[in-house]
Amino acid sequence: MKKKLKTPFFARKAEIVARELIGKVLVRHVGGHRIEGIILETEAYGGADDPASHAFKGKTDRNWPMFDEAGLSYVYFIYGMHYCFNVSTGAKGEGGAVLIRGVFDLSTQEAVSGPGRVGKLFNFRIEDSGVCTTKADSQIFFEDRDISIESIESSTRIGIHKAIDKPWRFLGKLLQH
DNA sequence: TCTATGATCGTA
DNA sequence: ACGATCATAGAG
Repeated sequence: MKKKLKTPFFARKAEIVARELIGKVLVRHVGGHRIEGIILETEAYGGADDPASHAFKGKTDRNWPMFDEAGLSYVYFIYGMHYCFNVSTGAKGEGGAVLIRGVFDLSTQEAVSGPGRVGKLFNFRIEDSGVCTTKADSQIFFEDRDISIESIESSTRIGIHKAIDKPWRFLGKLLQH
């Protein structure tokens, strides 16, 4: 059973969404290609309460998706070369997002670790920021494919959540369908 | 305008 | 351990 994640999924605390995005599939249709990756690692970012968050000092031209409705993409460019992809969380008006830090690439069947590498795999650019992932016709979205995760390691202190299943486990589960 | 810096990565 | 490389934010 394949289901696209809708707004209510994202309209919760970043910490919860980060935890629950592990094992979901990030999908992008671009240039006639379909790029897919099982989410292996995420990081939660809050708002005015979280000094580590881009939203800490309030809304700007860059981080506005963090304050808008839940389920929007938030892509930013950093260190002159990397694009990092987030999805906005929480109530409208409150800052919050979840950074995708690692995926299992379903094309190459290899783990892709690090937000910069994820950005490269999905070919994200600044113009992909502020896009709604929950609309029916969205080209960037999340799918629930009932992939069960053996175990998740969570460092709530710094907001990082990661699947500690070996990548081959995900592949095996997918092929069973 | 101008400048400092960053939710990183590859190479050494 | 360090350099790459530039959009962004905040200051002037």
